[in-house]
Amino acid sequence: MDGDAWNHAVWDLVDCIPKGYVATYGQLARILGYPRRARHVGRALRLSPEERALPWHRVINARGGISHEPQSFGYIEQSQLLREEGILVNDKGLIDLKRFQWRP
DNA sequence: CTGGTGACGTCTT
DNA sequence: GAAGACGCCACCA
Repeated sequence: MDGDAWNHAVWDLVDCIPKGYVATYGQLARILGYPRRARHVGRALRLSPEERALPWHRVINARGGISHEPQSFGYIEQSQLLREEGILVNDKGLIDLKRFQWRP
């Protein structure tokens, strides 16, 4: 699995996350068969082309949180996109995984 | 070649 | 909970 194949595998998988649900970096890495490569999922998202129009905002960390500096552009944008599709994000940027995590 | 760096995760104190 | 240590590995200066 080289870098390019990995990126495309991640992007294809992120496309599968339904509206109104979230998945964690580690969860996606596990599904792809590489359980300890959560960081690489994040890297693939960072490198994803804009025209791919991925629902990247549906990917959060294992604590149910947004993995960006609070008050950063990415943080604001992600929390807003999530709320727009009905996902509750509290004031700390946390989401209840029990309620909103995607279970394929 | 080497060390630092991440849109991360798990275990131990 | 919080904080630290460690694992992981592509990428880059």
